[in-house]
Amino acid sequence: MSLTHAPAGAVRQGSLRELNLALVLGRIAAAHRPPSRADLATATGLTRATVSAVVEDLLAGRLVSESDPAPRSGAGRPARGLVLADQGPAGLGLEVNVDYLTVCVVDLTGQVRHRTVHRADLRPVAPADALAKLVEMAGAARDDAAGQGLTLVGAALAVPGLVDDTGVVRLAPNLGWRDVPVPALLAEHPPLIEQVPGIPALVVDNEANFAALGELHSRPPGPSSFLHISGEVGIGAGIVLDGALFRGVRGWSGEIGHLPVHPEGRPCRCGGQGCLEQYAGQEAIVAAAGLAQAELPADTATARLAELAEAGDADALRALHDAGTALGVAVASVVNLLDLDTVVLGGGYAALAPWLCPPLLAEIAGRVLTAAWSPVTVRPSTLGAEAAAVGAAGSVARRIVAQPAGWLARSA
Amino acid sequence: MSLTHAPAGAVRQGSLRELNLALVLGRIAAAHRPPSRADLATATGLTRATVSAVVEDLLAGRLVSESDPAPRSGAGRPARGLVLADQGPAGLGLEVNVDYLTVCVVDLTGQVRHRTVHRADLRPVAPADALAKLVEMAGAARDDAAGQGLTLVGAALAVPGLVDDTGVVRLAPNLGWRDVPVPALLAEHPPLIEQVPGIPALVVDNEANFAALGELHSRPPGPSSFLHISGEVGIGAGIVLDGALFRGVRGWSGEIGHLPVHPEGRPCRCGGQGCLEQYAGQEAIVAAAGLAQAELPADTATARLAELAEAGDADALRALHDAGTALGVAVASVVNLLDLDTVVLGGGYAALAPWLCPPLLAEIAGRVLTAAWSPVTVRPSTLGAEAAAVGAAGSVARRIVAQPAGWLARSA
DNA sequence: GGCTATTTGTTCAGCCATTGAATTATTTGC
DNA sequence: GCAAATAATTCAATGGCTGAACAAATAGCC
Repeated sequence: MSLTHAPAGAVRQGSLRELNLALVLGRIAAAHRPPSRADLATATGLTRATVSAVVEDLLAGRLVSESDPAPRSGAGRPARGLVLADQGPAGLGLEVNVDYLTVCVVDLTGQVRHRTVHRADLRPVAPADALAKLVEMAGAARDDAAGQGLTLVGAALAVPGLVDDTGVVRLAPNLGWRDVPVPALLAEHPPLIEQVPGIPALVVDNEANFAALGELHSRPPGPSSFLHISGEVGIGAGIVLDGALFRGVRGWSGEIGHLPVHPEGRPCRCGGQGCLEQYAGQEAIVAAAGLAQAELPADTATARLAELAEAGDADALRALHDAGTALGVAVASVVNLLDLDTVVLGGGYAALAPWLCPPLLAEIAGRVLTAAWSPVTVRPSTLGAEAAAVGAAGSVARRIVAQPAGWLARSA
Repeated sequence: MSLTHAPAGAVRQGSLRELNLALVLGRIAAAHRPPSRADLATATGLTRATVSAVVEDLLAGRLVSESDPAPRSGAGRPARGLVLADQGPAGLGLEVNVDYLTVCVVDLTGQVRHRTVHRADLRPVAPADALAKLVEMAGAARDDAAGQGLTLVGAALAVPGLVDDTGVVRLAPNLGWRDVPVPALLAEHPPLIEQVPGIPALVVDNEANFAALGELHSRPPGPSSFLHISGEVGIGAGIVLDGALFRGVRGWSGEIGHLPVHPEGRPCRCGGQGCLEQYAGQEAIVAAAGLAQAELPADTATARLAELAEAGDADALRALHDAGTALGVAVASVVNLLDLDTVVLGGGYAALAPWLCPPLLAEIAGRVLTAAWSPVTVRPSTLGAEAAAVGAAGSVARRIVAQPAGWLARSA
């Protein structure tokens, strides 16, 4: 029932071409097999003549290329398949997290063309120094990408915290950051990307949001509306509705970790009581499993839990069951509210999914009003640990696909 | 950060005019004072020449008219102000609820031009008979509207229950409806509206959704993202994001009444435990206030509660405080999840807002992570009891404003 | 009271992108 | 080797926007 939203501004003569460029390129990106110009014409409703003209622009701008193995169909002149170019514009993804820095490059097709991970405890490091290290890594990534024929057109930085709409990190509790003006700090370094009209040079956002975007664009394509839960020290969620990330009025949506699951329960450091994080957060699970709150690095804690559960350790199994139940109460709220039919467990939860899912599904079945008509699917994320960085880089690449006119104007 | 969404389909030559018609008409609708053609040109970015041509089409189609008191500005040729026409297309709103039937007509400007309410206990009435009565009322409404120069171009029916995307009422528990094929039943009656390309003849949806739409389009215009809670026997919510209703994957979003606020609490008729409805539903409040579960009609129960609270009755005050607290836990979940900054209390809650708000706000302050940076506003709805019918009729009228091309093609 | 500055709204030639039909290109099947 | 079939391009026609010039109507000023 969604109304076809018109573009916000005026529709001038040239917008027509812009919109059709985006339409055709989007179809090429979404297709399962390389479509021909004729396929695109029937799919979009445009004339073959128009599609040819549009495709010519896209080819000239190196956004698409003709696939070598022409898709055979039967009699007639063979079609020339069109695919997204694996050379040309690409996105730079950056991530600062508690115990690592990541940089990666993703091309238009969504492939990861470069990745670097630097493991270190970032908590004692000053934000400016962490970002300087990240810029150093990004420089190497840019050079590597250039060698592969890729041009970086935008950067996206994922952080584990709240980011306002100017890119300032207001609060990243587990990192110890507060009011860090990331764009200003990065502006002191020489630019690594080529500015393209319509593509922001830098986007800063929550890691959970970018991880959800990564999931959205992963192959094979999944549903266009889902909830992606990142279980780390904190618990964040990315909400994808109709193929777009929902960021909320101020960009602070998805704070699922502070949904009250036991309103009179344990106090939370957020000031509330009985927040989900106190029952299904990494620290809570580790403590409930009887593991000493030893200096267990964050990234090995989940691995250790999975090991114990695999071995049948009763404490670990009970801890995971209780966490799954708490998670189920929160997820039931979300599903009742938003009527989503897919929940993706990401971050540390991905590896623990076999033990979290059964209690989680039980809660959903008992608490979701519409569960009888519309079953809810819960599955682990297909992406690895650095999903946020890949999602961030991918979001830049997708933006080129969604708005190719700016890039084409540049390269003309 | 929302990407400018391109129209879904192909952008042909004529789409350009369609889009600009919608753009200009939308500006006229959103303006505070009647804008001139020159105002529209600067606001939209179109040329004055284009705006003139577009406005000429709109005037010819009777969608706008020139306002008599020309807005004076200073030196120069006086501008001619443009306003939405109060004659021409209008929307028909219908509502079936537990104890009344309503029909109303809303014009392009959002004004209610006709309204009829028929009070009766609908629970023992067969769906087909209830709808027949509604059609009878709608016939009178159509005649009245025609006398005022209005043409009905679409109908929208609000029901207190779950509706699937074909318009079948899957479940309306308080009404006793189950799998009622409303479109098929209404198709047996002679058509009351004039079919217009692009405007659906009949839309069936949840009352909470339509009530939220009514709030969205009420004057003066409020925020474009908010949560609208309808507190009746059941508790429903309409979620408005960026000026559009969010309906969920299957259209079953907003079931806030079944958010678990005490996961191990009272059993609910939905099969779950500790649902909000068991603590803040009308029946729960009435019972907690010590009012005999006498045959108190639904629509007088809230009035009686407000009376008692006004008089300082301790039991009523405590009942409302507890309900507000439960509501606050649920709302805190929603706000943490969606980062909304406005909550509207509608339906029976509107009259009880003075007593519900304080505990509700206290819970939000304590449980919402971002409360410190972004205060959440809670206010009662400005619309009356039949908000859903008005919202339904208004949604039809808004659709004409959003897609004027269909109407213009007809009247040409 | 008449002149000028100012703003609104319209007219018109030019231009850009899409259209639709005709044309060319390239293969399969008989 | 020819007909049928499918893909892609060419080209005159068309619709709608642009930009600049022009007409209309008022306030302010001497």
